[in-house]
Amino acid sequence: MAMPLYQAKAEFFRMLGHPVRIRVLELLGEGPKQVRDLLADTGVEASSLSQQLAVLRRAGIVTSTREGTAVTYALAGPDVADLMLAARRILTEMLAGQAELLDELRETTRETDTAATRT
Amino acid sequence: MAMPLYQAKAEFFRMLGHPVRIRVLELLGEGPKQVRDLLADTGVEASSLSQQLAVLRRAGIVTSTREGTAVTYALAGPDVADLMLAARRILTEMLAGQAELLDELRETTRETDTAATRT
DNA sequence: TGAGGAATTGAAGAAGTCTTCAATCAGAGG
DNA sequence: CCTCTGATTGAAGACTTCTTCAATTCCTCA
Repeated sequence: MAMPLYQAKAEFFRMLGHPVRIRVLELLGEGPKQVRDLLADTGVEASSLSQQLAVLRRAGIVTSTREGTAVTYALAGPDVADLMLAARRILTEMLAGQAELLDELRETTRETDTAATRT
Repeated sequence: MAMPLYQAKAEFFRMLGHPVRIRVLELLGEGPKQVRDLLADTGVEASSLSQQLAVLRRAGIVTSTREGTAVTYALAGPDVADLMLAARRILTEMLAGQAELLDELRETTRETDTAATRT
């Protein structure tokens, strides 16, 4: 097993690095959902969604249960919901921070417009 | 600009999804570091490290300043350090959770060893 | 000015990930 | 049993990302 922690982390983040997977995790944050609902809410093609759900399942971050012909997905644990919250908070902060940075940049570049192509 | 938030998030996580980048961010969490130090601490090849640093720079999550012949990198803001802390905490929790799951699984599978190839 | 070290860049091939299509599985109901 | 619907799987091709090598930039010091 002996895998360095930073590699586990990298894999974990890579696992999160897809729009559909993020959306699904956020939707599941509201509570368990059937595949039909995820399909409707995300608007992606069925097989494409299934592929991404499989990725999440393999990562052990969601669970699926079948009830008759319908399959319900849920977050595997409370940690995952925490993670999604943390991610949202941090991302929003960071994007806000970047917006400010952009503003600053735009102001300061006026004087150096001609001189600096390198930033 | 109008990019959906979940896509921004996905890109952000994808940006984090590489062992060397994670390591660098964690090292920079301790404070600014020169490239020479990052090279020594990570043990990767110079040009490979540079490539990953470039990714982090493009994402605006680290900054670089040149002092003579040496280049120093630092986290672009306190949010990033927060993120790394959150990530460590969550990841450790999740891995712990998975270890427990694994234990449970091992116990419960004893009875069903022969029957179940599917998990 | 030129030799030399530190860091970055560019580009090519290998390796991995996404999307899509057809095929398959699992249950419900005629 | 057959077929229909919901969901999943497998596989091929397009597309990204990684690694590595050579080339380049930027600075220092003689």
